[in-house]
Amino acid sequence: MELKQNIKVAVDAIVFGYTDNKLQVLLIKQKFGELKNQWALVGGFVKDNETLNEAVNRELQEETGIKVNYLEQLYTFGDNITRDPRFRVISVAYVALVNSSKMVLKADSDAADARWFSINELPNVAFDHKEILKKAYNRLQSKLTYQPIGFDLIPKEFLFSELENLYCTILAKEIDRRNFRKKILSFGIVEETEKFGNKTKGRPAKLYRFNRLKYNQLVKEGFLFDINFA
Amino acid sequence: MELKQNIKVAVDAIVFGYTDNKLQVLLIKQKFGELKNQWALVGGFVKDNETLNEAVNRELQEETGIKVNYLEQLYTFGDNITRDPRFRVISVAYVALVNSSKMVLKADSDAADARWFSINELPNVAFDHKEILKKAYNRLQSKLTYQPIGFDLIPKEFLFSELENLYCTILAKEIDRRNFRKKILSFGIVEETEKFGNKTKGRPAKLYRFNRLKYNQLVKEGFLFDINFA
DNA sequence: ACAAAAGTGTTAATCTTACACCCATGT
DNA sequence: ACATGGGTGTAAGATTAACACTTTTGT
Repeated sequence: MELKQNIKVAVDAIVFGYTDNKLQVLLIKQKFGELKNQWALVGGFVKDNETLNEAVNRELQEETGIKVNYLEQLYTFGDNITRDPRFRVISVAYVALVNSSKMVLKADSDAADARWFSINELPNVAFDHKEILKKAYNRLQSKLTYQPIGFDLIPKEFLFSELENLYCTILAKEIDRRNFRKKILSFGIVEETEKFGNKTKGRPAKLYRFNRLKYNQLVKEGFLFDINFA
Repeated sequence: MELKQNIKVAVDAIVFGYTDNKLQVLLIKQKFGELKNQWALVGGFVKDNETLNEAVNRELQEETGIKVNYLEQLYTFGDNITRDPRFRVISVAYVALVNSSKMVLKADSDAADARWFSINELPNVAFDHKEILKKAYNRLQSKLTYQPIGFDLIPKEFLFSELENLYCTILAKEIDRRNFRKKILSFGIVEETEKFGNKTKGRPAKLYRFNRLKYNQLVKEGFLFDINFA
């Protein structure tokens, strides 16, 4: 079979972080090409001999140098034939979660600049990246309720209030503090440590830890993580 | 930017049907090439000037002539570089649902043969299609519980017992008949018709209809479809 | 009259929601 | 002593789960 096909394959990553009680997205400023100086998602073309996964990880490494806690394929954008003005490109988009609190972004790299933007204060972005971002945010919101991915956005040891805030912020709703704690603890996958967070105000708060092993074990026994409040 | 990339983009469709209380999958027998006579998913290469969606619909038309009720992108398979022995291909897979009960498959077409297979009695399939089928089945199972897609697998007017059986079969569990009916009816999206099904045995059963308009309206008001039994 | 599938209600148990006061620390 | 955020329990309401007999038809 002779096959003349001229479609290029790219990957893009929507990298979410969580800092100062805000959901953040990592964008880079294009260094080259027609779209120079526009903000865009981390991404690039897939090499002939690398998997899609390898491609995203490579781009993440090259453009930002960050280490992600979670990576999941989101969707493949290929219904807008002219989404890239240069030639036909389909993009396989991935959602990545990182603990951004202490993350240092590489200053020098393939990208001219890399910055965190609050999800509510996004700049104009290149291509169809606005649409991709929207889809990614929706996915994050829904997945948060049935998979323990919130833990991938905060430090290994965290305050209950941080976790609670994360849920309130990302799901954009109020959650009763007592009910939230009760439910999370009832799962038995979050455990108290001996340490305390260094708050400046109020009663010192214990640090907690997500026990992923326990979670995986419970999942095998049929456990379903589910956080959903009115 | 010079871009030498030699990756081909294909689409594949996992077409589900439901007949005789069994979940079925449509496979075609390859007519050409190295993989001649192997069973495989409906699919093919994307043309330069068609969207991914158009590509799947075209392939469905060309290879089977069926009309689908539901089509949804599933996942893009591109982590196995040698999934196609000929050259590097990434495949964007779609799940399609059809009402197969009265469907006539085209005999002549691009495919040598097209047949329904029960999900539990699948033949060997080409490429990584076994993996794709598994993922599709998982998606179908989970989506069935939170989207009203079961209706896309049965006739417009159906018996409650058919719907119930569909859920039991696809989710592979027993569901209490009374509780099931109660819950579905409580949503107010399924309505009784005046007609009766033509059963040969037992008390005649009323036909019901899914009111999609009502459903869409309720969704706007925040309604969440959810069927989940112990 | 009997076989076969349709249709139907109630109760106990569980889960969810709503809600307010005391505690431990720093200033 | 006060301001700040942390920590905790209970009761009412809603939802889910379990369960069996009657109805309508064809044979």
